[in-house]
Amino acid sequence: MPVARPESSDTRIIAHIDMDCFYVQDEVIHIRKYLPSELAEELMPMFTSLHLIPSLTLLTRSIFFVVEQRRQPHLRGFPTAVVQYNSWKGGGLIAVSYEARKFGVKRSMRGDEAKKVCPQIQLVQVPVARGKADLNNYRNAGSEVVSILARKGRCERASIDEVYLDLTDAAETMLVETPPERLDVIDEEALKSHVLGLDEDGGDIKETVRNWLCRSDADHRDKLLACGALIVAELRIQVLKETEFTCSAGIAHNKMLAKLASAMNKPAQQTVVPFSSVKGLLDPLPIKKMKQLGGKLGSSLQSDLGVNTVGDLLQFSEEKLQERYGINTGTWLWNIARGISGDEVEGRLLPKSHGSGKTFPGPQALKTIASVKHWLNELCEELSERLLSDLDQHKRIAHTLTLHARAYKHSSDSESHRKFPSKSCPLRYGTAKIQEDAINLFQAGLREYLRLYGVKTLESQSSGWGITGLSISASKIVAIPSGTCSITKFFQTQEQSCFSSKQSCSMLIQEAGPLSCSGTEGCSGLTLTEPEAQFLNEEIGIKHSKAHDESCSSSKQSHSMLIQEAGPLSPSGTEVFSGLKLTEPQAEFPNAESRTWHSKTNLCHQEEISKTSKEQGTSSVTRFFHDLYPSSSSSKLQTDQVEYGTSPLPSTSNLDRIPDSGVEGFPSIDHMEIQKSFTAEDVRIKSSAVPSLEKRQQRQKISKDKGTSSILRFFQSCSSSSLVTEEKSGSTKNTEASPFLAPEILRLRAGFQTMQDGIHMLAPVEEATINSHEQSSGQIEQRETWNYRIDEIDPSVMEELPPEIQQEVWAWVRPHKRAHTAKQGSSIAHYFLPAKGS
DNA sequence: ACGGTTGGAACT
DNA sequence: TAGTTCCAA
Repeated sequence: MPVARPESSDTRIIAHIDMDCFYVQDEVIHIRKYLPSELAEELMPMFTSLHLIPSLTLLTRSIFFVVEQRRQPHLRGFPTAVVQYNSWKGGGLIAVSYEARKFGVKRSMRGDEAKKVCPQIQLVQVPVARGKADLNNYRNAGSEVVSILARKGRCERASIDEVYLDLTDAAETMLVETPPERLDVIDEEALKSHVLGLDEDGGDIKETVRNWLCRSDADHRDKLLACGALIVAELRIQVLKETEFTCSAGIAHNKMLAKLASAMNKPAQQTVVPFSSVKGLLDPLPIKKMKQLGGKLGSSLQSDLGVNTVGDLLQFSEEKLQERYGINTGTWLWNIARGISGDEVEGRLLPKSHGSGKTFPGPQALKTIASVKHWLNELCEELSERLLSDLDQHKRIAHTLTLHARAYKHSSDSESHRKFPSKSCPLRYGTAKIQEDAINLFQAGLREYLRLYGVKTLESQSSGWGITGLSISASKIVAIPSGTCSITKFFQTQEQSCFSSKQSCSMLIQEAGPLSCSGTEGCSGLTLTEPEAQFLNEEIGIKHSKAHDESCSSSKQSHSMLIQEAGPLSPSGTEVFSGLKLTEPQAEFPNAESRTWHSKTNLCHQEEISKTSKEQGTSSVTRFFHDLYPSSSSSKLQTDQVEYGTSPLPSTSNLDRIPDSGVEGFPSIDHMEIQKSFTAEDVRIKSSAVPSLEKRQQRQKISKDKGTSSILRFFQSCSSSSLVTEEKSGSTKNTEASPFLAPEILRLRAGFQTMQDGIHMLAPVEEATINSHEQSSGQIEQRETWNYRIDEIDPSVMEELPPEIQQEVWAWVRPHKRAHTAKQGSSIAHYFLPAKGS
């Protein structure tokens, strides 16, 4: 419950922007991608105005249909809805166009019911991938909008289709520089604003609104609101122009009021809440309409206190409310009843977590471990893909993996429903690892579930239980600190991987018990168990822990910094959010670099990535793998393996390998992780100096350019003993001269020595504290300051690396060249693609 | 025995 | 912290 700011003199200007019928609209946009551009140009306005949303499969028919519509304009306003999984009773509606709503079509109807109520309704299906709904279209569409809205002020992405803006600064600036009263023309869209409390029944509404907007004798707050309304109108037009989405907005003095207002006039309209109208708005408002009060709390207010409208709340003292609902909620209730809310606009354009889930209602409930594994693998695959995408585009790493499930258990006696415990563990990157961990989490949960229930079970066959819902999610996503470099991140990842493996291992060994199919497989990605490797890990662990703590403790700060500092760093502030703009050198740079570490990538990684690359042509990570393994093994292989319970990773536990692995621990590092780290880093570095381009232009460029990368050149020069100081295309405004590695390596070597002498290892900070191992704090401080880049490594450093690594690096120096093949879309997409070649 | 999928956050 | 619960779109 957000803490309310006590003062009621809130002069902030907050906007809430809500995209109209978002899913429906996005189908329109979706279609646009597959239309010849000229035709799209001509048809899209009609699509938009009609809310007509032909799905891909209906495309041809719909084009004809639309042409018909053009000849008979009176047919416009076609009712439409989006459904998912239409096989059963026509699928569930998740979005309904405004036209269809007039027929009484409602969300959470089945497609068949909608047809009954409104026979002519057009039903469109949500895309399905991996047997589940795929919302990526909608996420991306939402991102498009956010990138536009974020131009005018602090922006918080509140959901897939909602945004809060803090326009206080923009409005104040405008009031000083170009107050509405001095404007010759007021934007038509702004004139269509609804201003609460303004009499709209009068003659010329627009004139009334114009007068209100331009009143020179207005309250200062109203003037600011007027500015906000103008800004928002402009933004909404911009959104429409650039994305063809319409949206509705509320402009008020706080989030709560703005949110309320945005819903008052839909679609494609905006509503202003002057301070003087707040009471009139709230008092008669049903309590359940308020955000946060739509659920149990609202019900409690109704049934326990007899509060049916917000106005009814006014009679209760703050103390009374606190006594009833606790100090926080009570205060909050007291405030919101008076229109007071200090809830701040957060300045966050990116989600804090990613999840992928599916329900298996009723008869579809999963009854075997094998089927659970299958679906978990699908879910994890999607999650992993999105995590890679996040890393690639935003340099963020998730740290926690959580599994949720819903289960039923029917047996002779009553209880048919029990809570399935959610389980979480540290997240390791790599699809196979996520899948492993997820399955282990599930089995730990299942064991607990059944144990608490008191059931003896057969191995993998259900004895009365069924899984009705599975979801896997990744959270604790933190941005990679910008000061760190690729090498650091490599070790960080190792540290993370190793650490998490240990943790999950111990946990799973303890808890998974007889149900565990894969046993200690959860550790199979664990590699740096060698003494020297461990030393490296722990060295880095110090830095890592520190960085982690910092970014955790000030996550808000770092977010806003990330966003706001993007200005100086990158020419367009929206870049941070809208995806990094890659330029030619970037496009191949990460690829080349990653080859170093990837030469021994195991099959499952190849498979995993090549699969992703089919769908994500714009990701540098996936592009790289696609380049490397254009004809790698089919995805079926891994799926089958997993389904039969065979891990794609070596089944031997790394714990077992410890004694005899020697330096060989090193080569089995997770190449995936390294590769990604580097890619993200490089993208960051390079992108910071690049002027923003149209996304489509970027993609074209990316696919074209295959030059020699700077890192590659560096290593080449290494091999010929000539040291190259790398110029970062002038973009890295990194001021501190980055030291070469030699000193660090010396320390590492010293570390090996020390370790071999049997002296205690340095442990990661938190552990060190707990265990109170002896350690030199001076040493720690030194190491914390490490900062270097992969391409600044002194060649002599190579000799310090374990032989296996050296071998890999040298092998990599000979670049694999691959014939360029343009990425092809699906056949249907290809068919509709403009023939204009580029 | 279901609206489904996703995300955020408070509380313990 | 991990896990649960609630809320919302």
